[in-house]
Parts: sequence; structure tokens; C-alpha cells
Amino acid sequence: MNIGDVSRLSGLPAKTIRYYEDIGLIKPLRSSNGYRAFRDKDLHKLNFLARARSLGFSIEDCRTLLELYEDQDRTSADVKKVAETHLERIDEKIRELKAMRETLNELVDACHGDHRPDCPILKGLSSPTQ
Amino acid sequence: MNIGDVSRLSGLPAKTIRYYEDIGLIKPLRSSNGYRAFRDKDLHKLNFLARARSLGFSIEDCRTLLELYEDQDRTSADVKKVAETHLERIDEKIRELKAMRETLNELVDACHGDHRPDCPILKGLSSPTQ
DNA sequence: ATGGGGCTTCCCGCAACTGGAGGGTCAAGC
DNA sequence: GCTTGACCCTCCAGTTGCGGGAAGCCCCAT
Repeated sequence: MNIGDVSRLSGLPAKTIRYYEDIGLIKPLRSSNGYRAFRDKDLHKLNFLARARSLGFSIEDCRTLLELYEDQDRTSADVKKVAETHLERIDEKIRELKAMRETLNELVDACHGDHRPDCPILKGLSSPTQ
Repeated sequence: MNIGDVSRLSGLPAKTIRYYEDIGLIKPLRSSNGYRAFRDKDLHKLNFLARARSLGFSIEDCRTLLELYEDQDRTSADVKKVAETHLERIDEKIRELKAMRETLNELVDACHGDHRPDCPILKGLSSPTQ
């Protein structure tokens, strides 16, 4: 398979796939013409990466998960730990965003949004949030 | 005021303040020794920026908001529009994160997390999410 | 005068790609 | 055999919003 094929099959842009090779996540073979030659194994890994990335795992997490994926002697505890740590990061991010959302929403609600210059949003931004 | 002073007062790192000058968000004067000389006006802007950034506004949004802040002829509708657009981006982000959280949580819950290699998390990542 | 801050500029690096330039390869159609 | 277009290759620069660190002034206290 050429890069275009695995790109279509995995849904990942060819650029991304080349990047993943650059940073050592996948190691496709090469044809005599210099084209990357992907095996089923490479495609599986790309699908794995696409799904892990879509769940928000960092590239480094993905590297770890791929290693565990390929290690027959892994323990599920190791995998779970990575996932739980990531879950906590997600929760933290959600909390942050909700806090932003709340403050911002109050400001937006207080703003008339008419032709006049008077604006509680700008006022809120220019005076301390207590 | 020197950069250290406004850094302490605004809570922004000196590096960040220099960066904001680089990209034209603030325009402090210069003392004869080459040091940046910040006026109250600059400090106000830095505080404004710190608060806008903490609400998740992008630098470009901040630039727009600062312009509106300084424009006596603005309309509050213009400000509100920027804020509402940002609010929608936040909501979208929260939705994404919650979807991730849900999927990830299911996988984590299904995983024993013991010494055995069998792991639903890796299985989930290696087979299509239907 | 010497030591320790503080300030300056400049350049590199981060994450995770994306875009584009400049060029080789391959298969089909004429 | 030649061209055309769709692929593919590498390499370099840019994105966002800074942070780290080098190399070198400046200023004040001892």
C-alpha cells in the first residue's frame, strides 16, 4: 500500500502519516522507487493512532500505548494507568472551560449588545475579577 | 515603571510582556537607558490582556477587544459578538471533551487493571469505534 | 571595584501538525 | 514516444503563545 491508500483507509492526512514516521511511531518499508510501502501492521498502527489521538491522547501517550499494544507481556494495569491519567487531564480541562464559560456568560448576559458604547464585557475585563 | 514592576502588578511574566510588545498589543515608551518605560495606560492594557487571556480569548481576539476598549465610538453589539463567538467555541470544546471523556471512561471502567495483559482499552483502540 | 540584580536583544524549542516549493514516478491516452 | 495528471518524495517555513537560555549592558550597594 502507498501512503495515499493508508491515508484513505485510516482517515489520517498523508502529511500526518509522514510525520508519524519521522518521529518513529511507525516504520513502513520502502519500495525500490522510494515510495513508502505500508503493511497491514502499519495500517493497524495508524488506525490505533487515529483513535487514540481522537480521544485526546498526546503523541507521547500514543507512543506508550503503542508500545504496550505490541508488548505481549504488558499488564492491563499499566494501560489503565495511562488512560486514567489522561482522563484526569480531560476532567481538569473541562473544569477550566466551564469556569471560563460561566464568567464569560455572565458578562455576555449583562451586555445589551446595542449601538451604544457602554459595555459590561469591557468593564469586566478592565477591572479585577473578584 | 520597568518591566519587572508591571510584571508583578499584572501577574504576567516579563517574557510575555515583551512578546505582547513584539506583536503590537502594547507600545511602552523607552527610557534613555533603553529600558521599557510603562505608563499607567500600559499597565491597564496588560491587566486587560491578562483577564481576557484567562477567559481563553485568543491573542487576535484580545487585539480586537483592546481596539474596541480604546474606541470611544464602539458599539456594545460589536463587543458582544466577539464574546459570543468565543463562548460558542468554548461550548464546542466542552462538548468535544465530554465526548472523549465518556468514551474513555467506558474503556477505563471495562479494564480490570491487573497483572494480566488482556485489556479492553487496547482492544477499543485497535478496533473501530462504532 | 565588585557583586548581584535587573534589563536588553536574539535565537532556539515546544506540540502536532499544515502548506508549499521543487522535483521524481507511474499509468493512461493519443 | 510523448504528454498529462495523479501520485509520491524531501525539505523548509509557518502556526499559537509563549519559555529557556546566551551574551551583554545598566544600576546600586558594599
